[in-house]
Amino acid sequence: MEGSAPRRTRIQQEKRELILEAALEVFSANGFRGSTIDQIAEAAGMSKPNLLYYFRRKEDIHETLMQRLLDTWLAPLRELDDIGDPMTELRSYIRRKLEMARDFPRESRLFANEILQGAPRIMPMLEGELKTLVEEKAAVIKGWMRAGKIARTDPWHLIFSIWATTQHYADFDVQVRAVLGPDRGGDGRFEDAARFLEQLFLDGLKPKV
Amino acid sequence: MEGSAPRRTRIQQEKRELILEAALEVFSANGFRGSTIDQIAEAAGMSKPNLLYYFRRKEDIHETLMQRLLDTWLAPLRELDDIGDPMTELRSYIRRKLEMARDFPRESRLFANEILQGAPRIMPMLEGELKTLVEEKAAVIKGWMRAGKIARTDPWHLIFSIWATTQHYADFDVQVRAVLGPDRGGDGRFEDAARFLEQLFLDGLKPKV
DNA sequence: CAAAATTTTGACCGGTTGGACAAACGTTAG
DNA sequence: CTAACGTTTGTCCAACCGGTCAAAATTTTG
Repeated sequence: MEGSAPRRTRIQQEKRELILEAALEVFSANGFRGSTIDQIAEAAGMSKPNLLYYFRRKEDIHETLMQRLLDTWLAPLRELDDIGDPMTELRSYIRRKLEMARDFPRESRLFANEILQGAPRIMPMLEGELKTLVEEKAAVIKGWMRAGKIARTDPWHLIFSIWATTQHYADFDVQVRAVLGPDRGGDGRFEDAARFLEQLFLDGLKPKV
Repeated sequence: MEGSAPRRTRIQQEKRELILEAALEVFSANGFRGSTIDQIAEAAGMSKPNLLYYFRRKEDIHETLMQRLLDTWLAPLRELDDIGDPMTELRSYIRRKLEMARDFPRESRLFANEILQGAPRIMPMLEGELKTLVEEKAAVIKGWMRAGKIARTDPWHLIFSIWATTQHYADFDVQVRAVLGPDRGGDGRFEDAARFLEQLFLDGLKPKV
């Protein structure tokens, strides 16, 4: 009975949340090796030994954070459904992904950091759960192509391109803002991006005749 | 006289190259803070004090690497020219960027690491040189739009989308290969990507009537 | 060859980091 | 109140890390 989930007091639940929030901030900005327990502890407003009372090892924090992330991270793709107009479905998938880049940039950067370092801690998940999910959705997209609802292309690379273009606004945010400058790079940049991406994925760049 | 470029012996030139090559390997895989001088020294086949004879500080290696990177990194965009057919120009820019992701993935990851950490060491260059270059090219693209050669959109976000989609194949390579699997993820994946991106940027996804 | 200059090495140092631990402190239930 | 349990803190440690230094080994030059 009650095998996996350890019983927790009220304080433990609260403090663990506090630590995870602080760790997300620190890890996403400095990477795993670039972050110290002291930094996380300070950001969480407690001493290092106190933090280590709630998470025995630095890796445990990162692992917990990563597990939580993955669920919410794939939610938009999971929602991509066969019901409804294909073009509308894709458009709203892009919009959802872009909203995640806007609202959860730290999560995006945490994920990017992990992949950049070769995904040492989540490789099984990529080859298992993620691969399966993408295969499933690629099949749906192929169906749309066969039905003549969208142009024929490679569904896998289509998904990659949506990931790349949307996550770019979280992962490369510093560069985006630097290049756009103070005026163009304000809060409106996400709406500009949404408009551009919609047009790109719909009509491409060829001029209308 | 002879102000900036220090005179170097044959051995110094060779060994410095060796170190930079090793450092590119290590830094791009682990980030700056995640890499140790010992790792780089071992990868370069020498002892740590010996390495420090050629580069006095760890940061010097990273800085030298970064300076070299930036020149080659922006070369494809610099080549984007007003002469020739606009659609062809864009297509070959995309192709060149994708070839760089294929042939220089470590350079791409080094850059991505730097931006992810908030670009602490190259911020001035982003706000200066890069911003100016992009503004210049955005003006060229705007000209094409005014002339009706390509569809009207935001030139800045167009450039971002090209960067994002192409660099994705270097920075997220592990994920790409994991999702595509052994068969689809072989050497042919870059040609598949090239075909897909060409179609995306030309025609988008709307079905042809 | 021999002196001068360059390159390589081993030993060492101070600061940081992840983590252990016992003692002190606070809370809660009988 | 008090015993039991949960929480917090100060102290400490061993490993690691960036970097120094003097001496030894090697290469270059006259």
